[in-house]
Amino acid sequence: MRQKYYMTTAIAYASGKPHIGNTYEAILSDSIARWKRYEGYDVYLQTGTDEHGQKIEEKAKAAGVTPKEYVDNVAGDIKRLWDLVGTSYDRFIRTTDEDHVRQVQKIFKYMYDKGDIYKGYYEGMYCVPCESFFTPSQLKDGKCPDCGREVQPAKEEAYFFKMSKYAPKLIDYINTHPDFIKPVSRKNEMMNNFLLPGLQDLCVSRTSFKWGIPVDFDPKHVVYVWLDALANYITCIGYECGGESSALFQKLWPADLHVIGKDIIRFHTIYWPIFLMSLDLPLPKTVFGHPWLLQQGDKMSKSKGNVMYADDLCELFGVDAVRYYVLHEMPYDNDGSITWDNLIERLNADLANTLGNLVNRTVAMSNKYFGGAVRRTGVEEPVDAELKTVATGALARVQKAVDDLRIADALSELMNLFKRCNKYVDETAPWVLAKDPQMQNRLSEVLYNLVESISIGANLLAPFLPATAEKILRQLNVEPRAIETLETFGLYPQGGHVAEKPEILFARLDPKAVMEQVEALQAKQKKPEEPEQPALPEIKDEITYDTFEKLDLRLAKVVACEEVKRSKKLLKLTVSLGNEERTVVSGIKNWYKPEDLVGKTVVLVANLKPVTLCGVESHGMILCASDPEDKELAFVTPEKPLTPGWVVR
RNA sequence: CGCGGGGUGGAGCAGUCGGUAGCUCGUCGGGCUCAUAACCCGGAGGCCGCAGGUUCAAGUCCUGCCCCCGCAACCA
Repeated sequence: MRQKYYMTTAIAYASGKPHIGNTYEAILSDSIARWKRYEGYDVYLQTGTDEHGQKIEEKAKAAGVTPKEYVDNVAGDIKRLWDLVGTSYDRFIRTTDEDHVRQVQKIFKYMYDKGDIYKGYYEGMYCVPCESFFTPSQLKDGKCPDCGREVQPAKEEAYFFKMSKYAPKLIDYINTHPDFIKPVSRKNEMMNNFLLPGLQDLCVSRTSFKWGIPVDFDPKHVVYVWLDALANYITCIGYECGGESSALFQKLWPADLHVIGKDIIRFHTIYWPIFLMSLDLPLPKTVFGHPWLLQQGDKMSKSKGNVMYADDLCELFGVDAVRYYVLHEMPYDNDGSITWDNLIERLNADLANTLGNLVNRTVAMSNKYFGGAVRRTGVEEPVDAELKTVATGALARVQKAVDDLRIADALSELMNLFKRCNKYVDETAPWVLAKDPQMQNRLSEVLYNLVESISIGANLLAPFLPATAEKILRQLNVEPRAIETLETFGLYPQGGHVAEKPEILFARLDPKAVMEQVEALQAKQKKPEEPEQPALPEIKDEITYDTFEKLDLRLAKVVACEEVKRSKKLLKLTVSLGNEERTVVSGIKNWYKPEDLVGKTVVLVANLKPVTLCGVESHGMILCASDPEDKELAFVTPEKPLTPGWVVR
């Protein structure tokens, strides 16, 4: 029986259309899955969408639809993109799927009954109209960061998970299973930052919003989204909490590989294993936190109209080109980057020039010299040996790279093989052989070696660029080969015929022409987003003069100013109010240098309760005006020199 | 001294156990003509962030410092 291999992507959060960086994970996982299948594993690839949570509830409300309608739409988008790039998943789960919901409720109950989840109180500042809790640090001006209204200290009933109970066991597991967290650098991060300092119990229920899985025995609570989301890895394959799980589950669990983004490693290497321990289930073998694909220079943002989406990219370049780029440009533990220039350059250099042209010239020569017939004659030369070594050694090198989850290296290995083929063409100069009737057999052997090498390369390429591999094999007119035959040189059928006419695999891209298309695309993308941009905040609720009168605004002269060390935004100002001096901290480092401020007269909120920011006590607040995005900011100063201390009203 | 990542030819990156600093693109020159102006070969271009230290030997190990990027914390 074939050995099983269960792997998953993280499920995508269904709050909006995923950009190419998100789609990368699906492509990466798919490539690994296809490779493992090729190696002979019985692979099950799981992906899907995470559809609950406050953010989605809010987005749906803003869009004027129900949360379910909202996520149906987005999940459709995500699935479409995953399908487009060729993700060969076995199940696309949605956390709103009925079987998932039911199991999550059972799991919650099970943990509760076991005593791992207990009811407690979540303490914080509560905003009644918003029905939201905030920690003191989340507050804005001591008020609700959402609506700006007063908050009050409050306790909310909530369920907590006893993380600490399992922490020692987890630490031990991580230490004894070096493959559990990859890359290892992440392991240290988890240990040093979270596990060793001591785990806090985790709040695993919410009452502040409704869009989630209700706790069935206490329905005003919904299950914390992460407990909900993580459980998908077992619910999707038929885990039955407290009962008989499906045969599929028994076969597949524990997972062999979770492919996730580096930002959610904490959830997958701390909370998830602990939840599993609570359920008495074995832990996954490997959690791979892959880096991010970033767009350089400019951050991707909708308002700039420069977000790259998989569907646009595929339309411009083709699915395999996109797959190639993201797989190849992603280093193992550093973030990769994607830019239009790099994209075009990479595709031209590797796919069009090295690979496409190689296939093209080989097929063309076979036709030109032998009417397409490929025959091995045994007329060998020393120069053949190296080509054969590279071709037959490729499997082992690619295999090693994939085992190490270094997919970029695997592709580089394949490119090296194709480059070696191009070099071989040069070394053997078939067009010279063609002129010499004595050399016909040698020429035939040379072309055979090329066809065979390319054929080996194409088989190895298939998991990464399935459509391209298929096209190559079709041009060479051979069936895909079993993986174990790839270390044997000379299995291309004797006397086979290649296609009559070479087909262009990847056309060379003209940077100028592509950029024109890109600009058209960006213009299209930008348009509907336009109204979002200026959006001044609405005028706040009406207040009475009494309220206004409570403010004590004073003119203050800056007498000294310095940066607050260790802070990014803060300046520490010493201001004079005429009869007193005080220290005020202000978050304006981005706009002013300390020396610019000394001598200026500004407006100070003089009776604001002091707070400590980055270790410095601030007695008041300086009035500034800024645009909605805080790009520009300026002080409010008196129109002619006035005496510090005077009242502003 | 909050946590972490990083500074290597013009650009993007690799560099494991310390042992001649490599790859892709670009650039310059040459070769070739089967092929998608492609392919092959060669050259130029590096105080490997700075300063110390260990060593026969340091991009690599140790110490200090500078700069950049995430996250965290604060824009009272």
